[in-house]
Amino acid sequence: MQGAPNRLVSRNALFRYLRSMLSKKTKYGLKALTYLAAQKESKPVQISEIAQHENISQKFLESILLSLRKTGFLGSKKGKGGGYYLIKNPKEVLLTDVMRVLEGPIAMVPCVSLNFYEKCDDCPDEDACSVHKLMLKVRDSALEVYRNNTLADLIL
Amino acid sequence: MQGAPNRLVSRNALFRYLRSMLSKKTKYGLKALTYLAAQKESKPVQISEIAQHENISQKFLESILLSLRKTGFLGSKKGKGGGYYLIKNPKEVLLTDVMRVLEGPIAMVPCVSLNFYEKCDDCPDEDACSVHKLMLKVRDSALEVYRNNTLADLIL
DNA sequence: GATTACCCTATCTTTTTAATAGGATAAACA
DNA sequence: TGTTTATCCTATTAAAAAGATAGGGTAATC
Repeated sequence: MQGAPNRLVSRNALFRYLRSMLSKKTKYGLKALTYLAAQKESKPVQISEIAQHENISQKFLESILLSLRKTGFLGSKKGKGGGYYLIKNPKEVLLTDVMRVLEGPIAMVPCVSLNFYEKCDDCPDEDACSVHKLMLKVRDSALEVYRNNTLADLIL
Repeated sequence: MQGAPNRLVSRNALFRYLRSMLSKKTKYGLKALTYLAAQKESKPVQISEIAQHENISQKFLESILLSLRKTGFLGSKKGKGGGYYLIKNPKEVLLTDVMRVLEGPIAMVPCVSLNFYEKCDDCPDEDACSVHKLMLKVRDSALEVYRNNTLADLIL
C-alpha cells in the first residue's frame, strides 16, 4: 500500500521479516546437499568441512544430515575418512522430496496439502473458504517450481 | 520419499503440519475481507457479525481489522450502525498488497524479498547461494498468483 | 587399541503467535 | 443531554516452536 503511514505498516512487517518463512533446518539442509552434489570425487565429506564452508553450527548440521540419511538422501561412513555422501545422482533428486522431508508440507495451510492434508478446525466448509481457494493456487505454483528442479539445478 | 521408514519421516513432519505457514492473522484477515467484499449493500458490518460468521475470536479480529483500516483497506464507523466497510472495489484490491500487510514479505527468505530485502547474516555471497537461487523462483511463482488475483476473485 | 567421525537423546533459551483483558473514545439516537 | 453502541488502543500472558548446545555412545579405520 502506497498511501499508508509508514510507521504503522512497518511495525508488524518488521517483526515478520526478521524471521524467515524458511526454517534454518531447510536452509542448511539445502546448502549441505548442494555442497555434496558439487563434489567432484564421490568420497565422503565430513560434517565439519560442510559446516565450516557453509557457516553452519556443526552440531545443528549434524542432526540435519542425520535426518537426510534416514530419509534416504544421504549415505554415511563412520571412522577415519568417514563422512556423508549423496546416494543418488543430483539430477534425480527432486526438490519436492527434499522440501517435504526438511520443511514439511509445501502448502501454506494443511487443508490444501497433498501429502499432509488436514481439515481446518475453524472452517466448516472448505469449498466455501476463500483462503482455501487462494492457497490452492499458491501451492500449485510452488509445486511447479519444486517439481521442475532437481538438486543439480541448485549447483552454481 | 517413498522408501523411507514411516516413523522417521512423519515425526518431524507431524510437528510441522500442525502449524500452518500462513498465520492466523492473515487467514482471518483474508476471510474478513472476503466477507466484506461479498456484501451486497455497502453499509458498515460489525466486528461481531464477521467474527460469528467466520468463527474468529472477536477480540483478535478487532486488532486485525484495525490494522487493515490503518493500512488503507478498510474504513470504519463508530457508534450505533457502525462497523467496517471496504474502501475500494474488490476488483481493485490486489492480493499482493493484502498479503504484504497481513503476512509481511511474500518471499520465504529476506534475501529474495522485493519489499523487505535484507542480507542473510550467514551467507557471504548471494550469487553463490543455492537457497537464494531456488527461493527466487519460488517467490516469483507466488508473486504471479498474488498479482493476478484480487479480492473479487476470492468471493465464491 | 587408539583415534576419528558419525550417532543419538535430552535440555534450554529465545522468539513469535495467538489470545485476552480492560478500558478510552466517538457516534447515533431518544 | 445522556445513554447506548461499537470502534479504538495498550498491555499482558500462555503456549508453541525453532534453534542451538551438551554430553556421551558407537562403529570404522589405521
